[in-house]
Amino acid sequence: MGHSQLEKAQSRERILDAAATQVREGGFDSVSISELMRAAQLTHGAFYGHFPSRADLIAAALDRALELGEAEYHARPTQDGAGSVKAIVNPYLSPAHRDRTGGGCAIAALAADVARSDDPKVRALMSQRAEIAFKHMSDAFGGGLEAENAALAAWSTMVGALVLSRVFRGTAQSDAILKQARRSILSLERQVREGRNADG
Amino acid sequence: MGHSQLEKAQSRERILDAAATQVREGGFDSVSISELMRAAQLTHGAFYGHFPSRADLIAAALDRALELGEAEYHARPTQDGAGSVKAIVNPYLSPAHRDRTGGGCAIAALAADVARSDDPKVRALMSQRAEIAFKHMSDAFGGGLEAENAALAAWSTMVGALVLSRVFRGTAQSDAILKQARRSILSLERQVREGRNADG
DNA sequence: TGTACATCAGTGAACGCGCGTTCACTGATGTAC
DNA sequence: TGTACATCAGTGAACGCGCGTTCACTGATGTAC
Repeated sequence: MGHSQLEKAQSRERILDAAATQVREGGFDSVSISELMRAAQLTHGAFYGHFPSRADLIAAALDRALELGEAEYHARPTQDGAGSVKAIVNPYLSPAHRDRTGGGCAIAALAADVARSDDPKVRALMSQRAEIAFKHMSDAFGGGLEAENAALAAWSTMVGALVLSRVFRGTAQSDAILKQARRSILSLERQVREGRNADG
Repeated sequence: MGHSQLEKAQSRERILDAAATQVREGGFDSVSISELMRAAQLTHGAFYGHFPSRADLIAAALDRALELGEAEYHARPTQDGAGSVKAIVNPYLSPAHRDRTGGGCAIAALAADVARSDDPKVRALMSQRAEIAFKHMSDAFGGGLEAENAALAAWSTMVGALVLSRVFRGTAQSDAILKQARRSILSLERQVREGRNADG
């Protein structure tokens, strides 16, 4: 075994990435240090060379999962912002995303787990990332107070639809939930745009 | 200890009600048989006189939780259906409901747990109860295809908003999420009504 | 009414198991000379 | 270039603990006569 700082950092990355996937697939309670270390091609004893405790790992894994989900699903920047609500909502509320819980948005996958967590660090991590996600959506809605308001409703719809579609996974209702949620958010966008035009 | 069938049935009810609360507050994994039996004023050994296994208890507790949540939050029947979307949505998306996870809607509290469960019975239980909830909402929207579609979107918004508001619990953003979700659903109702008037 | 027996909900000790965590040790690599 | 030593990421046995589950037993109640 080498002992370069690089190799140790790479081990830590493998642990974190495995944990970020596991946590989204099965929730916080599903993470077992033995299984995790096996997934990272290490033995369980090495864990404490990388993290002080399971609770610290969970917080770090949540942060990594939120980061990965954000990069893939929360923002679709365009030059002028036109059409960008659709550009965020369509991939987010897609069967592909529904079927990729472990690689998908951590807000949808873990909001209930975080809501019931008594670790304030965990709650703060998701709150902060969610605020950034709300901001992306608010920008896609064109900015301003009504865009901020619409972003909160749109995010509620996105999270609820993804979770419900996973409950109904394998049935026609699952696709219908995604479709109607998309439609509802695009209709909300139309209203925000019309409201802005009426005002300006 | 008496051994009347009534007393045994009452014990079972105490176990189930305690489990229905615990499951909504902490998720499936949070249920410990020892703690549960203590809450039901019994010792842990008596558990297997009431349920064949922990998995069976979980399914029964989910069903009970869904039933209790439905009675309290899913339907607000009125004579003519007028205003009943508001009558469902306002209590559902209230700070009181947000702060009562253990006594609230089990769909919102447990959708993520059910989505990741590999017990087909658990998935079927929530799917069936959710369909009933969708039907209540569809009726409140006035019935018909567009009402059914709107009900799916409204339920997505309701579940997502409740879960997100619990993540932000204790902050102003938490109330704002509930408020904007309510507003969005009532706006959706307006559109469904206008669409119907345009058609008829 | 009083005694003997049957029933059975509940008790509590015990089980094997997997968990998170600790720690003495290994052995490959880097450094000193 | 070759040898001796220091470093330290990773190994794997061991720990105490709480879990779900089992089971021989208790003791209050109901029934028979």
